[in-house]
Amino acid sequence: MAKETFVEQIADIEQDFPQWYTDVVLKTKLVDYGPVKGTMVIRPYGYAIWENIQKELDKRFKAQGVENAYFPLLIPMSFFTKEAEHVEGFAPEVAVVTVAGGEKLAEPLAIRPTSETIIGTMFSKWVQSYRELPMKVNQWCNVMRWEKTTRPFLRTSEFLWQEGHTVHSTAEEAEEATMTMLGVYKEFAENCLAIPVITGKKTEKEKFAGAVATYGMEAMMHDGKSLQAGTSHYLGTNFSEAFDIRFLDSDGTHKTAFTSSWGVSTRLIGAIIMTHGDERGLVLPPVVAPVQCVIVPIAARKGGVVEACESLKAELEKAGLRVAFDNSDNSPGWKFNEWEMKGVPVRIELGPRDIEAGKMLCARRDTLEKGEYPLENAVESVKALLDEVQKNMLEKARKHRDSHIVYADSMKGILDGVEGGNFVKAGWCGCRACEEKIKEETAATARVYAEGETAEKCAVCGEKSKHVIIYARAY
RNA sequence: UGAGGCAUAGCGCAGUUUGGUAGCGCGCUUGGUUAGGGACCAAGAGGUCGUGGGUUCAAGUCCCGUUGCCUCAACCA
Repeated sequence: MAKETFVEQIADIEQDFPQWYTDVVLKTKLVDYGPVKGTMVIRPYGYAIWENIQKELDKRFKAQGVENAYFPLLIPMSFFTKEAEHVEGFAPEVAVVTVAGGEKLAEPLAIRPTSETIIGTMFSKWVQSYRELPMKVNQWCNVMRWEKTTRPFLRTSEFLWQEGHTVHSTAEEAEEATMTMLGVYKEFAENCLAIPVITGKKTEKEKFAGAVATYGMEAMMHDGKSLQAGTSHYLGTNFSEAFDIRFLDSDGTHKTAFTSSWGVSTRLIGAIIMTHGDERGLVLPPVVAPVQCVIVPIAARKGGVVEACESLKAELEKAGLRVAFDNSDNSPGWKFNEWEMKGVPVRIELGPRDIEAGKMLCARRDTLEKGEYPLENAVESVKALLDEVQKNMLEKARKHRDSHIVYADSMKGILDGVEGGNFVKAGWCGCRACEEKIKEETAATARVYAEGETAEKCAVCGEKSKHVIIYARAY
């Protein structure tokens, strides 16, 4: 029976979490494997989550004066070679088109792994005067990176994302934009996805190829591993020099501009699943859930039940809620499990007994609690319940994370910490050798600098500590 | 690229040791009974056994080749 298989797989949650994850993703019909290795076909239910993420982010981008635009999928290889670090970093994972129209191309075309190079090229044409700055554009698109090992949503060869790119007349302003967008991501992750994140600067080793500084937001999955959920890069003049993005300043001289870029991807959907998912399947935060509330009829053939469900659905939809009415002829128990697996935040059970009493039974997905509410104020009750679920999910995730942050002052301490499923804060002398030694011995990487914290000495070499680093094993 | 494994119905698998009518569970279709936590009965549909060759009266099964996929290692903002 399907359920037994599912539960058996769930039982492996601690040992083999990614397998559990993959099974849930496939069973809930979010995606299928794609025909090309490492790609996925996003089904309507999964794509609806993405659309809601887009909607919420676009609102926030607009508030920052960012406009949406679109740039080509294919980028001449020569564009990549203009920024040395960038090409070196991305070369191993770029897919290249060499033949088109039946003929070998004079210049190979890269399928974009990210668009700094093509957008930089366009910025150089667009930017003339300081009056046009800052310039802020964002594009929603697909990118391709030829990864060796892949997992649905977390690492796929092709994925959907948004990449924002800004141009500024001063370094300070570009740096500020980098930090502002990082803040937008953090607020979005916490308020919309109910995922608490730690933001901070990345080490030289972990930074974006071609950036002056990379800032990331790291989320703790419930096995204690970290997922890089978004990044914001301060690019300084690295790309504007390579692509000749210059402007005429108010003092009449030509100056090189400063740029930033920032992005989040469909990996966020993976973050939601791995942060909130439980042994029954998905748990989706109400703000981005494709279906916020499902109505399950009981004894649907009895007179008046279907009609009552339909009128309740209409009432809730009128109030702007995303509602489903499951009138299939599966048994109620089957429906309960099905919709729970799909992560719908609130389920309403409506049967003859309830209709007679003027009540409805609401079950919330996050705690699985059931409660009776009057049918009369259904909209208010459901809305309040959704808000409550959203808040509780964030709190629950935050508590889990905060109770899994530990300090260490030795290599063994770091190893024990990450093996116990924790984020480990430890002092670092700042040298590359110590950072690499930790990765070698513990399989943990430096996720971000812990801002404003200090330590006595480096956990590896014992020299004076310059920074505190948050170490974790990562997806 | 190194090591190991897998390929049989939509999905998951058995059958290969010892060659002899193509099987099971789930799902699907039809009809009926059910319904407050994955219901039940009955009847059905569905197969070039990854692929090419060989051995044999006879190959899913044995032999040789080949292709694809998976796991680990490596690689990976």
